[in-house]
Amino acid sequence: MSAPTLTSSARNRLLDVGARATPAREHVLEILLAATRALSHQEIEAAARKQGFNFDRVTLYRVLDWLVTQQLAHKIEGQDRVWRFNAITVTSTEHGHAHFHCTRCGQVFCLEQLEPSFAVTLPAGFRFEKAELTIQGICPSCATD
Amino acid sequence: MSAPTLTSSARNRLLDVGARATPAREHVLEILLAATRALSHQEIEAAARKQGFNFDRVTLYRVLDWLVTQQLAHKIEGQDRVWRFNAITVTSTEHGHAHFHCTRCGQVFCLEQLEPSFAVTLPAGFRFEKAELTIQGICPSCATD
DNA sequence: TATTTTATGCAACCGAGTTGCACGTCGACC
DNA sequence: GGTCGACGTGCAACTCGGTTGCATAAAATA
Ligand SMILES: [Mn+2]
Ligand SMILES: [Mn+2]
Ligand SMILES: [Zn+2]
Ligand SMILES: [Zn+2]
Repeated sequence: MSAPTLTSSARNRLLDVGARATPAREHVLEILLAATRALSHQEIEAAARKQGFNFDRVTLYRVLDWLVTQQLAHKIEGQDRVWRFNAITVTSTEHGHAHFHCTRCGQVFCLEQLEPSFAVTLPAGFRFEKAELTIQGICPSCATD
Repeated sequence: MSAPTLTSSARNRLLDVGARATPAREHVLEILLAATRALSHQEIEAAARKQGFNFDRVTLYRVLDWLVTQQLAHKIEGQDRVWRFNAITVTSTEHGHAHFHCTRCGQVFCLEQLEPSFAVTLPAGFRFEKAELTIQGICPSCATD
């Protein structure tokens, strides 16, 4: 049960966690691994349909939740009340959860490379668990229009 | 049309922006001003009902939106797909939008005092607009239980 | 007062996510 | 291989936060 590497396929990642590699799980994880940004439920559904794989909405929600509990994906909440998911790779496992939300097209990008260093001193009595930093702005493809 | 100060009443703030000071607006703004944290639609509705003032859900949504456009309140999105609002005071107008979300009771606190200084270098092509920093953890009242 | 503007109430709607339950499928065990 | 239990999937109905359209009420303006 070695840690999944960047090169391991969706199927191998699933087997690595000692779980059933069902078609739904494989397809979803593949889509997430291929994506360059965090994908919403709708985007994942569309991507799956485009490659001829179709399944129920609910199944997708359950697969995504399951991937999160297995630490194969992580889930972020956007400004638009929509959850987005991206696959966790060795380089992203411990990232500082900095995300970029394009205010024009709504796409969400994970900013894995930059470790967000923020200086926050909480008022007395507050116990820190984790921080989430979201940058809003215009994404490259929207900026060139 | 002077800038509203910390001591001005809800009514005065409304008149300051040259708007109708309707009962709904007054009550909602009063509730927001009295709160020590950001309030959800439900919390505001409950607070209003408790002081004998009742109105339609939709009216509340519209009043809150209006307060935001008038820069009398600001709106934040929590991890629970719920919007929360708090009154803008002179000290909070230009705050850096740092918020604390209690993972146990769900309450959201504005961390006005601390200017969240984060060093983020966006990848090429991304245009910065604003940053939002949310700290998750346990709030004082939950921590003592 | 009459006219126009703006706020409120009500009902129906929307979209993301959830729940319950029946059915299918897989793996384990005999 | 056949039987069983565990688990994954599909379907329908539901929840919940938030919106929209439209009729009515209440201010502002004249
Ligand atoms: Mn991420
Ligand atoms: Mn705030
Ligand atoms: Zn964009
Ligand atoms: Zn708490």
